[in-house]
Amino acid sequence: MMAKHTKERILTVAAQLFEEQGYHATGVATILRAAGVKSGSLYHFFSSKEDLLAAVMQRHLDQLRPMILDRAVQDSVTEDPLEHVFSLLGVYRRGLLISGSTRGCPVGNLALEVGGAMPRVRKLIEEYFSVWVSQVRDWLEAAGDRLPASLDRTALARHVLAVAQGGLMQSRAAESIELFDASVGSLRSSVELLVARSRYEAGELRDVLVAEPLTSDESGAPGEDQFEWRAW
Amino acid sequence: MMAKHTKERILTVAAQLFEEQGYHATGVATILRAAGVKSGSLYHFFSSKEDLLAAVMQRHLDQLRPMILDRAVQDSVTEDPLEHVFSLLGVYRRGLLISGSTRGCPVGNLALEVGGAMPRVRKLIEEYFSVWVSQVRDWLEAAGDRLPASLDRTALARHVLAVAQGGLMQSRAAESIELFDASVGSLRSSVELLVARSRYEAGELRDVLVAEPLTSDESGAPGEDQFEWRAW
DNA sequence: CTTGAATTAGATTGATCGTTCCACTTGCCA
DNA sequence: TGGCAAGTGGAACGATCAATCTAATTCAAG
Repeated sequence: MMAKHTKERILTVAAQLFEEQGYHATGVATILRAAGVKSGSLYHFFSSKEDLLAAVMQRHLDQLRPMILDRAVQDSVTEDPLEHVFSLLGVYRRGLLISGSTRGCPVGNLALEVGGAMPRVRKLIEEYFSVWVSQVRDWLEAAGDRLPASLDRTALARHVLAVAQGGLMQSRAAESIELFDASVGSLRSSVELLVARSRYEAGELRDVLVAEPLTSDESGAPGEDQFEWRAW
Repeated sequence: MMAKHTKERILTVAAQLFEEQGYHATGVATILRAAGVKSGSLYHFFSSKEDLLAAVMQRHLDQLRPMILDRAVQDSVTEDPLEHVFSLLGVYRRGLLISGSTRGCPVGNLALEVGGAMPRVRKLIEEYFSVWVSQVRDWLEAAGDRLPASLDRTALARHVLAVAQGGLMQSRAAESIELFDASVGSLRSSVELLVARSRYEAGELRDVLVAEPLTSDESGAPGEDQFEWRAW
């Protein structure tokens, strides 16, 4: 009797190995050994290694909302949709921290590796990014007139994804989280400036210089790594 | 008699193949065939496939300044250092265009693929990004008080790199240049807003709403793709 | 020309690649 | 309990992998 269903165990192990080593660098034999499974089982559930990769990507897509997007909302200390955006980036930052800045976004990594080949996989990556961006856009739209009316919410959402992926890439290359923080920090400043400008437009703000932080973190005792993370 | 020195031809072909297919997906036999060379020659100049990759990365590093950074300055229609930043992004955009949105930054792609393995290669990637960011930071610093004094130039430079890499990744995943443009467009808006804020601080600007474009493109006839590229 | 090193040709290595095939066991429904 | 499909174990396949080796060739200096 197995701890988990074989298919599920193969998927979990393959996802982890693909993320750590990449797709081409991970041999089928390695997957079989790590999952404690013989090739007959693997090829019973998956027609090929590429098919396995597609299944892994589908899994990532299925888990995007419950494990990433919804979690970002839960992690937010306020219900400010703008904070949800940065809370989402915080989810990735946490993964970066616990892995020693070696783990990034598995989908982003594979996006660049498999590139044009394997159209089926590329479609899944495309949809993954699409869902990601749509959620961020919804949050931005939920911010209403706190952002300038003329602002293109979709473009900014794509911008946020770019900052996230690019920041993860830099931190992984230098094995330092500072680069991710710097990129995200600049993004936060930009958004804060947009909010200030919007308030200025509305006549609420006399002096545009006093761009206030998005979240009023008046609690004098910042929790664990919260301090470092906020210290932009 | 060979058209080019064997070593140089191997490097060129390998760089192209690594960029198109990735490192692990490119077999040595493929490189040999494409370069019209036998294995004896390759292993005379390079001790291993990994050594060849390191040489390719070194080449990218050597060509970063003359082929990318300096070229961005040449492409700029003005001497505004802030425009140089976006001209640099334009260099990558051009590569994206001529390849049908399949080619990005070769260094960025390999950065995510080889990841932690091959420390020698990782060091080169790290240095590549470091030089890149330093140049952008210098441009930002050259902008002087056109940017707010409190602005962290290094952080913003890293932010620019993140936007570039993340934008390239999205465009490659969706095989559409729109996503790159959206990310860069938001970046441009942010920088324009920073400039406006700086002018406001200096008392030059009465109304912060009239954030002017960075480049005064008063010519009514935008060149070829210049129009599309500027149409954010 | 001679000489010796630099370079190239090309067959060949053992290892590993992804995949197939078939015998076997297990679980489930009749 | 019989039967049949689902699932598993494990040997084996041809192809390709990166890398090695020696012999042949080219090249430059004396």
